[in-house]
Amino acid sequence: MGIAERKAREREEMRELILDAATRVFIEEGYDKTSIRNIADRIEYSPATIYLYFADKDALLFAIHERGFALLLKAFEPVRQIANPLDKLEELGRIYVSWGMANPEFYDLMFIARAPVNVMEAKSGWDCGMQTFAFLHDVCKECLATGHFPVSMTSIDLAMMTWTGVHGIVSLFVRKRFSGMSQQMQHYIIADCCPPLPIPTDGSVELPDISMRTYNAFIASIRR
Amino acid sequence: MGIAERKAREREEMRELILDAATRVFIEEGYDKTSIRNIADRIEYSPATIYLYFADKDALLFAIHERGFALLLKAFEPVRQIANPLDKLEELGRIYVSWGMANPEFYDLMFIARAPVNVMEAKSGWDCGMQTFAFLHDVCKECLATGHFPVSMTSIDLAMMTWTGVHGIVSLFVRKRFSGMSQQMQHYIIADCCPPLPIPTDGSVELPDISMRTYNAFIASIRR
DNA sequence: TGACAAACTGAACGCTGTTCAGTATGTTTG
DNA sequence: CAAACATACTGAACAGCGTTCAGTTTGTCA
Repeated sequence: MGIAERKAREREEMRELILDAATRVFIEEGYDKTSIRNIADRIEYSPATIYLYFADKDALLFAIHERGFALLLKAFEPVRQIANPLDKLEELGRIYVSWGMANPEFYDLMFIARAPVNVMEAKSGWDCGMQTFAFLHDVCKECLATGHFPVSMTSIDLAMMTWTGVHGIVSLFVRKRFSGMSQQMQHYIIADCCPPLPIPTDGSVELPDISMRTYNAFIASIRR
Repeated sequence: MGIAERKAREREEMRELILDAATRVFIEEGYDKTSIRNIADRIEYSPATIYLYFADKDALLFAIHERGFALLLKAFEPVRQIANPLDKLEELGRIYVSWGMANPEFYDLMFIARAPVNVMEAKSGWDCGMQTFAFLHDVCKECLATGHFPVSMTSIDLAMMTWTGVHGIVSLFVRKRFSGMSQQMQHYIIADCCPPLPIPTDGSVELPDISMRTYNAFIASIRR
């Protein structure tokens, strides 16, 4: 029955075609512009066709969000080469923050947006999220094994603390809670902060990125 | 000119009426159901009327989000009574997390949603956000004065680290990235975590809240 | 009393996600 | 080969959304 196989293959290709177009729209035009009609236009199909391959828009966004996790996990790979567990953890967090800030649309969908949650709850759980957490958790277990942390701390505690820490940094950045501040920061805060943030004498140079500075402080408090 | 004053007062009352209704809709029915038409129905006015008092929906949501900050700041008040700076910081963070989890809709609007950012960028900056940050920052300055932290750390660093830390906890909770996990946690993580989270022998009792557990670990690493 | 301003609304525009009857195409069966 | 069937696809519609605007009503002032 070669025909049935071809049909199945064509069906899968069509799904990929839609998903590719959807991902491109999502990355290039952002969440708001990612509409079924917009995606359908790109592939020159009717909007109704998309519903033959995805249950609804949430399912489509969930599929995009899974692609994001695949990319993030790939970005994590280099840390496997690091021997020292604490260095491993530090680098893992650094990659997480960098990746999130470099891929704000993906990050948003994966860890902030409401849309994928409906699918998570309905059917499949959150395999990709758990898999990523497991990566972090394994590193945390290695860290605990070094005896650097108090015995009362579990690997889950350390993993959760790290995840929430880096997520706090990225999510406030992605949802622009820093940009509103940085304009006013000098008047409200830095003016009476002693010592102030190191402001380069050459005004044209950017301040060291506040997100990475915060991450450094976070890691320092863990390693202390 | 008493008439002009009355008119101004009535105008302000109408604004409050709309804002009250909008806040109620937002809290009771959630973000998705908060539509101009829905709000207009509640106060028995035409949808168009709302646009005589608010520039657009974002401006309305921004006004609601300002109310949220007033509530949060009020919740912070008790920490003023605490003498020890580090205790102060710990309690401030605990209140932040508790408040956020108890008021997820408000928290979402204040620190996650995209809507208020457009208004922030357009006109007013983010006064309420900065004021709240200043509260935290003042506590952090007191903490640094105790000499408990390395001299390389500024009060901004500590404040940012604390804010991003607690925000990470609340925002992952609010956007349901824990609930998807907790179902699977036992299979993927806890099963091979040694020692596991303390699971009460009485199955009916909830696990100690993972968010607060994470916050405790966070604070412990700061105080260490 | 007439002129003016302010408050308010119904209806519309263009957008959204989603559904469904209807068509067209390709495969299978008698 | 022709008829029956399954699959793929679409146009049109529905109900909802934020927003605008001409037009009406109401209240104030000269």
